[in-house]
Amino acid sequence: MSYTEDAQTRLRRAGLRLTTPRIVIYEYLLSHRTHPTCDQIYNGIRESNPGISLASVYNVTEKLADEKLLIKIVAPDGERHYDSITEFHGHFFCLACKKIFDLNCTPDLKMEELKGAKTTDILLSARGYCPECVRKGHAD
Amino acid sequence: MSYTEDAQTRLRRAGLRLTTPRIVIYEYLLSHRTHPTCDQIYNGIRESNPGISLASVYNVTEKLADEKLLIKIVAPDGERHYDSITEFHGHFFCLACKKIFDLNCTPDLKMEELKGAKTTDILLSARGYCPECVRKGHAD
DNA sequence: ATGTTAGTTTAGAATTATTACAAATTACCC
DNA sequence: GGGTAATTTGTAATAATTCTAAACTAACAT
Repeated sequence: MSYTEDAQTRLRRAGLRLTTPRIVIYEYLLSHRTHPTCDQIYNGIRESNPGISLASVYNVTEKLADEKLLIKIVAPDGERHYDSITEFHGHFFCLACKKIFDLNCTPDLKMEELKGAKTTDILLSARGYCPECVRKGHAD
Repeated sequence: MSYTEDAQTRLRRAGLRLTTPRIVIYEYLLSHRTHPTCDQIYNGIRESNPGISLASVYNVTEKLADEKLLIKIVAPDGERHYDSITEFHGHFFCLACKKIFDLNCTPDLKMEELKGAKTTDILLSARGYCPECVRKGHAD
């Protein structure tokens, strides 16, 4: 019977101090699987927590990513997004509706040329038009 | 007997006007497989072509990428790099020496969840420590 | 409970990368 | 060679992220 831990439990287990910005931002990311940017997180928590600064969103997300509680994903256009699902998966970025979709794929790097390298993380991003946007004729 | 076309031929074939910035920048990218950023290209051509502006490097690389003469690759830290090899391949970014290595892999997106989507391009980036840096003890 | 302290947050300034703009220039077609 | 639309240039503007120093606070020890 598995039980999804809440933000506070996860933070505590990672040995992090429980501060309001960390709890609020992490809870936001755990409950919104939209892969938001720092700015989007900031705007998403603003009404309920006007005291949390944008700088803290940057600080907290970076810290949580360092501690592997989040992953940072970089879109093909360079925007940085955060995701609370830390197991490897790819992402599909729709050029029309701008939504980001998870891809349940496993990467095969074929690193024969780089024998002996030590890989820390992998980013797999595809870009294009999602099925709904294709249907609506938004693909070109 | 295949013969690698020069920058001018490729530009002409793509229907682009032959301008000095385009020729110089494209030649630079064809002969330097270091995956440079716009700023690195600008500094690389500066001595020989002091008249070419940084704005032109941005304009030209974007235009050539639109015309599929180059690909734009986004590093896991968000930096934008350009590569004159346009066939799909992945990249490995060494965290220690900052070099970028090509990976001859093919992606397998497993897009069952996104049946009907139209994919325009794929970015596969791994991060870690290259064999030489591992050997030198730069990995952590 | 209270004090101490190191870690964290805040607001704003600074930095950096990229884009926008308008004037000057230039490649290409005739 | 001349006309014209595309391109380049230099600079200004924008946007995203990082830096900084002062204020605050969670966690621990008392």
